[in-house]
Amino acid sequence: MSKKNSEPTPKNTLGMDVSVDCVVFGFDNDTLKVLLIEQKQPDTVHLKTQNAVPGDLVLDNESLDEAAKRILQELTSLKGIYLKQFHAFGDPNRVRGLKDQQWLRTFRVNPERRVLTIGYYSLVKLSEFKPKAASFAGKTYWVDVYNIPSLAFDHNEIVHKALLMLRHELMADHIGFELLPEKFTLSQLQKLYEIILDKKLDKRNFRKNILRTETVTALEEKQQGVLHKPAQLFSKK
Amino acid sequence: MSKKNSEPTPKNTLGMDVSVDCVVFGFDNDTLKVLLIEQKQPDTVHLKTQNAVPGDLVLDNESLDEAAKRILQELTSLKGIYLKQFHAFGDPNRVRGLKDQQWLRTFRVNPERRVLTIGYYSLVKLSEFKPKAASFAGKTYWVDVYNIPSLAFDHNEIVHKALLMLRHELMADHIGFELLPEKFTLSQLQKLYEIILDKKLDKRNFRKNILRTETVTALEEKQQGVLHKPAQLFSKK
DNA sequence: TCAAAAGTGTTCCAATTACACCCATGG
DNA sequence: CCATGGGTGTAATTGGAACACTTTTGA
Repeated sequence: MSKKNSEPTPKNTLGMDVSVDCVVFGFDNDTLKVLLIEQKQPDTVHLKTQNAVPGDLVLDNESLDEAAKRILQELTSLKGIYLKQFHAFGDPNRVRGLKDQQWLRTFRVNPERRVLTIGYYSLVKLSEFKPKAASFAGKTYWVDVYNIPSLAFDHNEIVHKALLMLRHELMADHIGFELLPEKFTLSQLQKLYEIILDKKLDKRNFRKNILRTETVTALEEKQQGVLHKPAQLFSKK
Repeated sequence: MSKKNSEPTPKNTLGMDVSVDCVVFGFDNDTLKVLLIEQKQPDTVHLKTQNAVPGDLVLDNESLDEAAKRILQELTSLKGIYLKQFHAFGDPNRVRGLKDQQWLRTFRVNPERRVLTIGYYSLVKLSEFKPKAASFAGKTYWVDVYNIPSLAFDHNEIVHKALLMLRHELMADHIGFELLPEKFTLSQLQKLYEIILDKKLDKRNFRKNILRTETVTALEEKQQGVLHKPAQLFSKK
């Protein structure tokens, strides 16, 4: 717009790096968690470690969905995990912060190259999740989604937007059980909804609603070993 | 996944081209239209012309939203047009069709480079739309969204997904008036909804609903020069 | 006076909300 | 027998769906 045509328009002849970042949600019966990684460290020098959402460059011949699946499978051995693309983040300066420069210079073939990222979010059953060493990550850990530390790049914004999208989809498609074990009680499910939506729900109304949607089905089985009336167990239909 | 580590993982060291494609919707009181362009032609040889949705590579230092805005402004001089990012299309073979190879070899600095595109859709008031010559396009024209010819690349899929997203957002956010002139009647608005949603609506219920949402406001003005009872005019609130 | 679209209300049913007590179990 | 969470119903309100006739204008 502001360029005069004395200079040719700056076509992006260098290309861009394209990455996929996965906001992995997990639920521990009390808090909604997001999986963070420590950015991997060079073997030689020591960088100030930063936290980030797991992500990696998209490989040649790999679709975006495949890249997201790969990233998830490098972190755990789970299959069939819920994954959804939710937004592309393409600010030209999104990796230009001082805090991110050294890491890029260490790990990227072309550290000056612009990086576009496609955001996915993913729902995993925390009970079954066993972290694995991933090529792109150091240690991994879970943090409360309502208490996220300062992250690398624009990852705080990415997590925030993922949460908004998750709320939307929870209401529309009732995908909550993806975050719970195979067998769960309606109280667990309700608590999950309350924490994701960040508001209290009425027990009787919640049950009526969930049962009407027919996304879950009652098992012929009850909770065991609890110090109160054991609850009916449900699983996804 | 299937790679053994005898070969290094094929990192995308070439980078990708990143483009933005805009599905521009317009409404002519009868049909919902999509703006297509003829792919631009080289001055020398003559290619079989293909149709496509307007789009262009994202420039250096340009965000995705800015690129989408620029593409739209190169096609028309309208400002303040409704624009929304809706999906990233990243299949590694999305531009590998035979039909697209010659065009890429003619117009791209790196025709072999993988191209990722970010899909936007846009709502314009057809009444105010005056096409302009755009750097990336030959002729432009409008076609019925329910009768789209075969397009370049994966643009048929892009248009289809844009329509699904538009339907969603029309119901949720009542953005329909973005496709109508400043002043419109409720019958026009209803017809627009019917065509986008592809189903008939009840007149009385439609009016009750729209007025309850308070997204439109009645003007002190009526239709003129119609051969029936003139309708109340409305504008967006 | 006719044709054409504008405009308007009511009834019925389904969904949403608010609300409080008894029950089954383990310790 | 007590503490803990599990489990249940009803009434009031609100929103959605179905449905048909009268009005205003220009020709």
